[in-house]
Amino acid sequence: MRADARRNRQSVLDAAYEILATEGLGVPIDEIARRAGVGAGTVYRHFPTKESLIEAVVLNRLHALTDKARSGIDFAEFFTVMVEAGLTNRAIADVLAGGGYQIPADADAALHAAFAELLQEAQQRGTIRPDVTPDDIQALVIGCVATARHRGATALVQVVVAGLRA
Amino acid sequence: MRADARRNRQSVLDAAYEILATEGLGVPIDEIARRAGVGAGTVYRHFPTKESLIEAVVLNRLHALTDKARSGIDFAEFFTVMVEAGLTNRAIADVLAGGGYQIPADADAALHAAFAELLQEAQQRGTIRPDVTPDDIQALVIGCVATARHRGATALVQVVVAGLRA
DNA sequence: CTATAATCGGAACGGTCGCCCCGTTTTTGA
DNA sequence: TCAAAAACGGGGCGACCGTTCCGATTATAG
Repeated sequence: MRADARRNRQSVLDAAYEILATEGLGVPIDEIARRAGVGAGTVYRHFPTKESLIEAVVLNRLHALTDKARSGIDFAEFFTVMVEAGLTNRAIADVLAGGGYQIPADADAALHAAFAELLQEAQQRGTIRPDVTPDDIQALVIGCVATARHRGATALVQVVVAGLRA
Repeated sequence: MRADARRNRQSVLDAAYEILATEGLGVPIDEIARRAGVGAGTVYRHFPTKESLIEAVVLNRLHALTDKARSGIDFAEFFTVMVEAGLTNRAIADVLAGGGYQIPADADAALHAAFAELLQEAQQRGTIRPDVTPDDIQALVIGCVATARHRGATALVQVVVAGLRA
């Protein structure tokens, strides 16, 4: 791979990460290209479709979240970490909410499984009510991100966490 | 006003109400026109802009909700009514979430005020925690609609309502 | 019944966006 | 250095959508 190609590829990734985080998945490819200092054609040579670029940018964020879930963190803490991730990074919020683009099933499943493990642990310890399922939690995260976006802060997440206690 | 014009106007309103409720604000005007059995030009003669059509359709829904809030209903009950309104009617959910189109400030303010009254009442009676504001409630409604949409039901709203109790 | 004016429908316009094409530039290895 | 190969960039295509335009149609007053 030629040196300039590798350099441009990285520029596109950096620009895409930055803009997708602040603007969400709706941002035009041309804007990412402009920010990266390349033409739109260059973006499409490195990433054959907009979806593939989004995937490349979002995947390691999801992996980082999965790692965080496996780092001995508490369920309630990780819940707020997820909401903060969605609040900080609009692209994350959009993919969690299933907004148009799909993420590889395995990455989604890994995050889901890690989160489910934390939930089950907390339920066995008796700190979280036993009648909520992992899918419920995912839906609540999405809702909390929507809530937090409209208040510009995550303070209200504590209301939901309080409602989750046993 | 000519008879056919009045008839077409009503057809457009009916079709728009139906499609906007199921598809949300993103539906093209052409589709509403087709469903109403008229041309797109006819829609635009009666409603100069897409926003004005949406406004005409959504406004009386919001007024109905405001009336419901003033009908002696309980705060927690009305909270679930609002979420159900957003779940049943995508257009309502979209405007509540501020999705692109704006609603006249007075209708929004009336609903907001009625909801705030219910909240204050419940807080004085000691059933709802005193540290949440009316704006918090609106944000929580939006979040609950997002949650409910991803689970296809409003059962999880009870988690949030539980978290709201004093 | 007919003239007039209101109304109609759908083709057309302008703007946006994802994606492709291709003449031009740049890298690279011999 | 230089020629082949790789990469570049931006104009252009097709699709979608809100909105406008205008020739054809239809309701209604006299």
